[in-house]
Amino acid sequence: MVSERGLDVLRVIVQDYVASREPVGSKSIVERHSFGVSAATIRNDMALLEEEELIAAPHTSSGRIPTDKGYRVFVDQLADLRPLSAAQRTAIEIFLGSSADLDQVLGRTVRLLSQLTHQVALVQYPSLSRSRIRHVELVRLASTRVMTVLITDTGRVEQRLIDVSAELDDSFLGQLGAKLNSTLGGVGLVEGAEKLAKFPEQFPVERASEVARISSTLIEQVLANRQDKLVMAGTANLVRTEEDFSGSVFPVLEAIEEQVTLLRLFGEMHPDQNGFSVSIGKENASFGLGETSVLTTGYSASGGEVSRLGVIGPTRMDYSNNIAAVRAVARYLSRLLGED
Amino acid sequence: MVSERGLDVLRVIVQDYVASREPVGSKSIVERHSFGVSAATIRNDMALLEEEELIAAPHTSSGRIPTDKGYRVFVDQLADLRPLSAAQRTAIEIFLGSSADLDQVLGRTVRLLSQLTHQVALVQYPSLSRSRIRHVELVRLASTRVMTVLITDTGRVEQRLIDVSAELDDSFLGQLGAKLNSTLGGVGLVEGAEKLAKFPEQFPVERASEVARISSTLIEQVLANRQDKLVMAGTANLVRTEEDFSGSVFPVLEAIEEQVTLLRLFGEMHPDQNGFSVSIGKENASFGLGETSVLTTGYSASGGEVSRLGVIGPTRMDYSNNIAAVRAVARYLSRLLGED
DNA sequence: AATTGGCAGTCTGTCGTAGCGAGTGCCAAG
DNA sequence: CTTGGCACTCGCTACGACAGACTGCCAATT
Repeated sequence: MVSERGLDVLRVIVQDYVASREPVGSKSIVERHSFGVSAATIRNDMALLEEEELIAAPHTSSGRIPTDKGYRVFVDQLADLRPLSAAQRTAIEIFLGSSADLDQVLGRTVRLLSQLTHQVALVQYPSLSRSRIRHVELVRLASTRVMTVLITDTGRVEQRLIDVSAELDDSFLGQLGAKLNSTLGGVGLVEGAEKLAKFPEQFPVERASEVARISSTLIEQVLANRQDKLVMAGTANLVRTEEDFSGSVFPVLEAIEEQVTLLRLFGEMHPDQNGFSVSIGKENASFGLGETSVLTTGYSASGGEVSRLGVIGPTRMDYSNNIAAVRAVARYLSRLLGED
Repeated sequence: MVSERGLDVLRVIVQDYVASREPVGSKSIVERHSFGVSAATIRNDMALLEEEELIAAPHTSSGRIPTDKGYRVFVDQLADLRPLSAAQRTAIEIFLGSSADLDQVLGRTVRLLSQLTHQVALVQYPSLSRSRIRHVELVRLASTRVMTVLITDTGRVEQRLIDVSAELDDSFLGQLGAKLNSTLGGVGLVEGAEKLAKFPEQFPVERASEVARISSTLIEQVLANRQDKLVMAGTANLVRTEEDFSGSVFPVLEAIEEQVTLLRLFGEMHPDQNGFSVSIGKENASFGLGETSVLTTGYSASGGEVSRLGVIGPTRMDYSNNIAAVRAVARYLSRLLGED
């Protein structure tokens, strides 16, 4: 069994290795930390830790580095979540302070998070499942091309381009738009979709196909519970930490650029009771991200919808700081998007 | 003066160097290409090219590589713009074929472009300067938080969050919204801004401050000639071509992630009569991109507005292929966004 | 005047070897 | 349970030598 001191040793191994990127040996531990015992004693503890697969030696005779399992124990039991520094807090205030476009707010948020953590930051767009339809607009772009815009009371705006077979004149579109709005205004999304399905019946048969085309697009827009968009920032940080990856960073970056992958990853996270989740190393292997750790937490936009934000970086990262930053930014973003 | 054959030599040097990333020597030139002369003759030509600073030797006794100036001459005079392969053409059709959200169209476009060129691809959002106001919507998100949505007839949707000091009830917002729409519908952007400026006067004095807040936000939205957003894809390609950069790719990636930089860069391009522009190496030095080349061209969304798209990558890139791809994608996107 | 073959000189990249330093594992003693 | 000592293993670096590639120049040739 690993002793109390053994866990302390694990902690300093994680901390020192994260700081220096060098395997840490028994001697440097007793030098840098006051354990009050000799290097040989630490060596015995390290032997136990190695048996438990919490640390490993990259080469027969070198210092030890934490394994994925070691990081896991560190995160679950040993990391002291020191709060953010005053400077970091004011950075959050300043960066997210002023009001703006939703796109802008999320854009700033993700850049801020990447700067606070020096990792790749991700923010998922708020979902709109529980919101209500506010307004529908049909915009004719060309003779047979129409854009539909859907606005919900949670502030989500969704637009889509469609081609209609026949030409549509503005006056007909205007009528259709007015009718759509009177039918759908204030209606919930699911109910709205039902009403849309019956919509074409109300029109003369020669118009039915165009109306059907438009309403089916709107149904898509309404039902597409679009948590499927996310913004990213700080991919440069991945290059900075290149040495932490055994091969090239290339496949890692490729996986991260594939939004579908990330959304699946977000979906398969197992948040604790605070909505926070940490996924370490091989736990992400199926996503091609076996050498990275992912820290995410939920945030709530107005309406109580929960989306996620977080960071992704090499397993060798500063968990204490990054967890604190992710939490703080999520808290602030929730407040800003008016969860009230 | 550089002879005719000298320019041919320059061409094969560029081509071979781009293909192999290795300095190319006189011997390998006569081996791989049928010049009908001996290596010594090629050497004489190379000496001239070196005098003109079109090529340079990385080390005293190694083959030559093209200089920025050499690439410039190559692009301007020597590159044969072979059209895209059939496979590439069908890729464009398939990828951009189906109709969708503007965000989605641009997202796909940028990913497509990055796949065709194996470089970082950029697409600037269409501007809305010449368009007309289609619809304005005010959405109350919380008691004192309002979102304004502006829709133009070119299909651009712009949203913004604002805090108003006093509480606003829905009925008042509804009135205000109706009035805004009747005043602004169909009006051009500049004119719209003028009308908005006079708007607060029409309301009772106790409402004036909130109305002023809202209308000034709308003015911002209307006038912000927002070509200031762009999407990017394929940053992983930068890592793949890491060896082409003298130092780390890190600063390059950092510069590319800074959208402001790129927008300035786009702004300072000098397009030829076809709207195309190539900027090579040191020509971009002021943006921190002195080791990259930028290929861009304009594309037009409905309404004749011109925005830009292009790729950015190491100076050692396949100009012929990439120029063709950028052109083809721009042409296709213009068609798709209904420039008609 | 342009081209060619030959030759000396220069530089890079690689390979093998040796030596250094860090660190472990084990053991016997405290 | 802890400690100091000791032999052993490995990775890293420096060094030197060598092979390979290429240029630059010159004198001869067409």
